Amino acid sequence: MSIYDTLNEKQKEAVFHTEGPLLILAGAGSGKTRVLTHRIAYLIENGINPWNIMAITFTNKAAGEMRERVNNLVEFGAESIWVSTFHSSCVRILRRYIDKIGFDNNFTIYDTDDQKKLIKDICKRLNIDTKYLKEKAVLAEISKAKNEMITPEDYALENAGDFGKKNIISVYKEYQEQMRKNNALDFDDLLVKTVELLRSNPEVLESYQERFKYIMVDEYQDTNTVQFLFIRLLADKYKNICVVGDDDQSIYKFRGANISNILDFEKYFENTKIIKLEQNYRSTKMILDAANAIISNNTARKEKSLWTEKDEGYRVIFRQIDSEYDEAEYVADEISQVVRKGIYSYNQIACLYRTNAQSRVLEERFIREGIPYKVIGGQNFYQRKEIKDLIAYLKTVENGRDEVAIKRIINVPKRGIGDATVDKIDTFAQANGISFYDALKNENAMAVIGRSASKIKPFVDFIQRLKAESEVMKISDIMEHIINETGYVEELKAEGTDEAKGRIENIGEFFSKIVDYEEKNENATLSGFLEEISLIADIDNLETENDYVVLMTIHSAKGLEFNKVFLCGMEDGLFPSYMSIGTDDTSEIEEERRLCYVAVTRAMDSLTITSARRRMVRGQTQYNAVSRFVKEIPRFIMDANVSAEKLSSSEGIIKPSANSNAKPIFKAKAFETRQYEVKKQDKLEYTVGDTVKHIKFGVGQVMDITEGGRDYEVTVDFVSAGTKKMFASFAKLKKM
DNA sequence: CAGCCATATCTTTTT
DNA sequence: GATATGGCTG
Repeated sequence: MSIYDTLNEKQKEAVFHTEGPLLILAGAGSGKTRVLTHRIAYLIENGINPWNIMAITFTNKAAGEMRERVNNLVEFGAESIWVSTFHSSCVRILRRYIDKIGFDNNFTIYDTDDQKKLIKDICKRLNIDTKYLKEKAVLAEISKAKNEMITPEDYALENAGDFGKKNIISVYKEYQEQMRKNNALDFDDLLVKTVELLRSNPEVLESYQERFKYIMVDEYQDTNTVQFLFIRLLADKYKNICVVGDDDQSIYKFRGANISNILDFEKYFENTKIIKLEQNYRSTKMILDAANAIISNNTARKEKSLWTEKDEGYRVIFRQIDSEYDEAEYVADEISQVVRKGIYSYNQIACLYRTNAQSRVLEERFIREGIPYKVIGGQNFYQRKEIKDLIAYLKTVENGRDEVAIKRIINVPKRGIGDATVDKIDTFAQANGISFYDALKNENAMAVIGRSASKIKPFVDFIQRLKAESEVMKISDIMEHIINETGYVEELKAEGTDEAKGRIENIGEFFSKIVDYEEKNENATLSGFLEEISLIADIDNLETENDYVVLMTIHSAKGLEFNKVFLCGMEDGLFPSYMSIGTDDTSEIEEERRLCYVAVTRAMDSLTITSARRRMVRGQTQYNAVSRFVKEIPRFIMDANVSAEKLSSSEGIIKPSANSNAKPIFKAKAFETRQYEVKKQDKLEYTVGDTVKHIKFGVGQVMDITEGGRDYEVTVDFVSAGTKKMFASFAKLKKM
């Protein structure tokens, strides 16, 4: 008996195919993590040095789990496998070699917030009105370019004729220059600079090619162009690259994920072996059927058919409820009930939704009913104001060139150094070609500033002192020093509000995280700590052994599974998002549908879908129709509180009263899906009284046929399954 | 320069 | 509804 006996034939094939390029098309719940871990174990068993194995996962959590699972399979060596995310891998490489391309190895990492601040500064300097050109839009454009490995120069050339992009061209150029000056990298840069480094330094590239003789990439469908270039460079020498993905679960196009990475894999890597994993081990038949029905509406996909040996299970429950508050109440009641009955424990249940904003109402209800829960995502702990302020101090100590960090804290807490002064220093620094921090130390600069110069001196002295201390002191001691000297917590205490109290608590938590880091790492460094917290994802903190219900977006739920899943807010306009409905571009709606597919396939044995007739969005009441995705689920595998007619037409929606100023955001036309025309057969091949055969329920007699909204509804009395009502187009009844 | 009030914009998803 | 920004005043 070997550890591989539990694998199915296809899985074994994937595990034993160790040499050369391998593409595993793994459907949802088909055991791809099992394949990856067993494959690693197999490699090690066959004499491959764990040191030579690299596995790239989507989150740090997945990386940790993979290491643990490999650890359970092999005797030793699991700890020396390189398992991490793309971003962490790149940071590790860059920390070592980035000086070769003109950065300091102690570079800092900018999050979106920092990026925005920098962009704003640049626009101000370039006299670009951010009213007309939003920072967010610029940022998105720059990110898009970087994901495609387009430099500012290339970008300028490509868009030379486009007047509308003139400003973006100059901001992008200036942005990159400023990042270099600040010795900072953003998330995209981590990838871009690594590829740049590997391309321009053959000896570095070769050392990594030799190191990573066997490479595995999980969630491959969500890689973007730079990420692909990165792994292609690494795999170029030995070509032992194994990627696992599912085009139906590609949900990160908005972040630059390039689906052609999976569709064209074979073109880049000659002699690619392709293995499809189509047996699902996770979900019941009903849930799988629902998922398959939904995803089959997409046109751009590789055809595959997931199947399961599991039981039929329960039908998918659908409830349309009046408002989001009632929805929350329903979900909370259901949870309380199943837990009370002992059917599930809290940690077997998840609530998934499209947007982070939806968590609030659920949370309020859960608190009322005493349901333990944890929200994943939304605002990250490290993005909170007070935490970012303290991090900015640490960043300033670590990398004096980080302008965004210094500007953030120069007047926090208030030191009498206002915007005007900052501007003057900025101008001086620009004119004299020195950094902002150096300008602060420059006497000539202080002469220009006049009055508030006296305020700057103590600040600079303070930072200098901290810098000196950082050479010898622990991070926690420095932090303590910062908090005491700035009076940050004192100030909050004086405020006395609940909000301030919350902030103080957060600071306390931040402090314990520092201590925690110091305890876990023997050679704890400030830069190491900063790096860790900048790459941490909220999902990494999910501890499955704790007994709480998890609330998160579907994006965050990728790769996870739960016994019972609540899919909330299934309304047209919310999910699919109104952003994807308005456009002619069907690829947007198809991405939403894939997202829905991901959501449904998270459920192992119970799935409940809810939608609200009325919902507050941005302070306005919206009246939305049931999500089109719900309508794509065959009626006979659904247990709905809404009739077929109402589901398939707009009848289920409350019309806003005449004196209400709230308007439905969609015109009636939006509900009348075109599928109505396409799907409804002109004529059925059977009629009342005929004997028909159904694929699941067997033989029966047609009792009744009624014209539903978009389809015929057929009532059949089955010999063994009893009387069932179903849609003709889904039922696929055959006349006997 | 800081504090206060009015307003605008936001929400799709994240490493 | 909540938060960030901008303008105004002391």
